[in-house]
Amino acid sequence: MGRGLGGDRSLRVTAVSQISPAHVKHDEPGVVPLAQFRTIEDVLAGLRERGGRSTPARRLLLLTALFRDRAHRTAEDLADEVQGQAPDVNISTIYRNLDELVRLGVVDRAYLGGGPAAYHLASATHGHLVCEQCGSTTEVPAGLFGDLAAALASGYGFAVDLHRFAVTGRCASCQ
Amino acid sequence: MGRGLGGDRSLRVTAVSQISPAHVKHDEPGVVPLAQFRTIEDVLAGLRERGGRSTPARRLLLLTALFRDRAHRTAEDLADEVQGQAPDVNISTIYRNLDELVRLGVVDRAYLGGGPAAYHLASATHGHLVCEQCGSTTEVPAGLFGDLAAALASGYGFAVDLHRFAVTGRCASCQ
DNA sequence: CTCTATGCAAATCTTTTGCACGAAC
DNA sequence: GTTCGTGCAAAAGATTTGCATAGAG
Repeated sequence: MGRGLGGDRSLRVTAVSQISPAHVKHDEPGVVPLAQFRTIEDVLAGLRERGGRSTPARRLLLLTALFRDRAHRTAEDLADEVQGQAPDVNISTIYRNLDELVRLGVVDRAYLGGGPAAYHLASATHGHLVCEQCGSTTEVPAGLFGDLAAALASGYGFAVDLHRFAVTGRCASCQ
Repeated sequence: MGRGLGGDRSLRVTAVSQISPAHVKHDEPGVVPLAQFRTIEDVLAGLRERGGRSTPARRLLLLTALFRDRAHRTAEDLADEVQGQAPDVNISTIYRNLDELVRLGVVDRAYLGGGPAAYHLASATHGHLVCEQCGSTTEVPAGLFGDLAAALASGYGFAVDLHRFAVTGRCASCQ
């Protein structure tokens, strides 16, 4: 869908990587014990068990882009990074691999509101706050969502998945 | 951006209107006292104060589509409804008006995760739960988010806007 | 050798925009 | 008579898909 060039959209997209370092630390022991994949070899092994194969594009995506840090990146960001080392890796390959990695639980995809999806290594330890004015994204510890998750679980049988959504609102500097 | 025809996407989109009636009621007195616009005339008056005008397309969008019920609809759904009465109202007009109404606080836009945005009358009284498996959407009272909102406000100076995001996870029937 | 992954190009869908014209105030 | 709203067509961005081929096991 053409999330066109809309002014605030571009803003928001750009801002996906503007994660305020202050709260990026993970102080809580995530509710969901994911992160069964600690190393790149783990991931590739997981792929192989599924009948998948270990290709240069995959190694690059994992090594260069995803495992480098915990930043949130769009598919395009990741493509740029990978293409820095292998110029002819196509973005469709990036998308296909990201889908697979999300399915495997290695990577989380978050829809931060209108813009492109943000991908990052699954770490099960934070939620996202997105400012609807300046577009900045802040990571906060998962523990903050514990009560809400419990309430939704008992009241509605709903199991919250912290990684796949963002809390929208207005950040401190924009109020 | 072409959120292509991806299988689960279509699912998700379709499901935007599958709101389980059970929890759609508003039992909590929303935190943010919006809903200053109760009638269509109120809205049109608000528009006029801003130097805006009252056009057939606007009246139809408000009357036929938005004010009919509190369901969540995509821009396309709304266009279809309006076009049922006025076949040549263009979807770009729908988008432009929705933008304006969102700006005015009459309508809320929620990004339910990858698919098209969902619009509904601002009522400041519920949050959204979206199942990542079946795509169903459930409305829950705003009160459930009170503690989280308070924590984010005091801890990060972040003012949560309940209407513009959805909590993702797995619904009762899909666990 | 078989089956998966990739590149490329094209399609898809959602949303935005430019422009000329018609309508509201 | 201005200024705003609209229709139409086209652009744009994000993501997906079909197909032929290269590459992993």
